[in-house]
Amino acid sequence: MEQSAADPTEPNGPELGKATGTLAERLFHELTEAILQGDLELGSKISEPLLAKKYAVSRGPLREALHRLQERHLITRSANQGARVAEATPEKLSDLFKVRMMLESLAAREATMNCSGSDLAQLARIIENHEAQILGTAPERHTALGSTDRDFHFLIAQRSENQLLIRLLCEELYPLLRLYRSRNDNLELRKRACIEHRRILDAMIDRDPEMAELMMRRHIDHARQRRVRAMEHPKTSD
Amino acid sequence: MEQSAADPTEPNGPELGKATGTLAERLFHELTEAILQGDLELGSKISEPLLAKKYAVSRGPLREALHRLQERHLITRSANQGARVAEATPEKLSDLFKVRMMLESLAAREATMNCSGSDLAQLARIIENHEAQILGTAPERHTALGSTDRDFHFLIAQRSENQLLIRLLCEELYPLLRLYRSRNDNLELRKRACIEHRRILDAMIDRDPEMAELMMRRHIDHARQRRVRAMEHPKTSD
DNA sequence: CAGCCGCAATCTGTCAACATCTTTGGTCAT
DNA sequence: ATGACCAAAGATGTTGACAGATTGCGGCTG
Repeated sequence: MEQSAADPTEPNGPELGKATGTLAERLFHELTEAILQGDLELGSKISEPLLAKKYAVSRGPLREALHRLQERHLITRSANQGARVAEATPEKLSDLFKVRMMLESLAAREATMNCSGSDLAQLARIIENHEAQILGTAPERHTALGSTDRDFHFLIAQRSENQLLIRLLCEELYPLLRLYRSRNDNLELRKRACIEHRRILDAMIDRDPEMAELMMRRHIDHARQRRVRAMEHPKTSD
Repeated sequence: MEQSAADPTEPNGPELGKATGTLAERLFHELTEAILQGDLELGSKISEPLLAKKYAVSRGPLREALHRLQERHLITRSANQGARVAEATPEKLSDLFKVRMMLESLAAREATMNCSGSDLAQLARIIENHEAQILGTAPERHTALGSTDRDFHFLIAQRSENQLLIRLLCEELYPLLRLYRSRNDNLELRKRACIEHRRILDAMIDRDPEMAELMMRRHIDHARQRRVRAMEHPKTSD
């Protein structure tokens, strides 16, 4: 059962015959992916004629897609001056994590009472997968880098059963986060994340919404501090 | 008719008519206003040719504006099936207030350390204005209906100094709230709101961020319960 | 040689026309 | 009379061309 939601995360269909939908819609998703993937340099100017040629479409649907990207804060537009790809700054990253902390706290609290037994079991599986991945014993093909971490938060957001919250998190904040993809491969920090995930899940298993909210809040606050510090003091540790 | 909450590019600049900018931009704001004002019936289908004629523009800019409205959750679009104005349900209202509660809690906490003395004084003035308005002794011209209540939350959001948070609250959530304009004229409840506003401000004056956050959280949670109940059991109490 | 002005190339914003899809209404067959 | 099928009408999606604005370059002037 694949994710039927309007999730722009298309791993990579062999030939995703997704020729369905409108051109503007497809462009919107492709451009989103292009920006988040880094194919479009952050802060660079966007030339409509160039992009239109690149994607072999006319400027009409392209402009419609750009207007949607504007509302998603992935590009900025000035009248008669064109569009620019959003930029990534430590301040924006900190702002993003603070907002995310509040929204995911809510999601954790709501999900605590909504999760079924099998949901909790799947969350446990995700954590175990993550742990195994850290130890290098995971089936490597199934673990797209950092995807397990994403799966955990993604599933909790879904189980909040708050449509607005789901859209804000899964369609706006999570994509924005990808602008700041980090060298988060530090083993120690990933272990820490697993421990914190486990604490969140324990609270959910106890059906303790307030504890789940608090644990999620602390978890993301820790992540914020680490990520912002890492961005301000880039360690070329690789 | 000044809506200072529309464009982030002009934080507090004097009103320079929306006649500037592109047609698509102007259409976006006019359609937003039309939906929130109730000029476009909720849930009704949107005909592009009709709207284009009504606003005396071609379908190009209109479609660009519609794509932005889609991202703001003010309309829904299906491929080849057109656009419909968003609908208002008690569930959506509850979801909206829960998200708002979390975000404004954050804003209150951040603003507590950012507010200057004059900011706090202005918040106090807003509350006093609100109180006077309830007692019917306010200068009536300055008090657009319910604007004082909005001013309070608006100023706190601004002082969070979190650009993402400001955009989410002032440009997305607050407009969405207007879809559910209520007969909130009940005197008792408005007094209650003033008391809760005062408590929030007191916490901010004490420079106690966590208390301010908690008070804001409770304030909005109370409002949610009242508003959802009012929507489910429409009392024609006026 | 530096700075300003103006022109041209290019881009953004807008429009009207074309193509494709959905819907609706009518006709025909059962 | 009812249901399916077909055709016409309208709406949405897309395109290419036109108009206004911005930018960059080159020449002129102090």
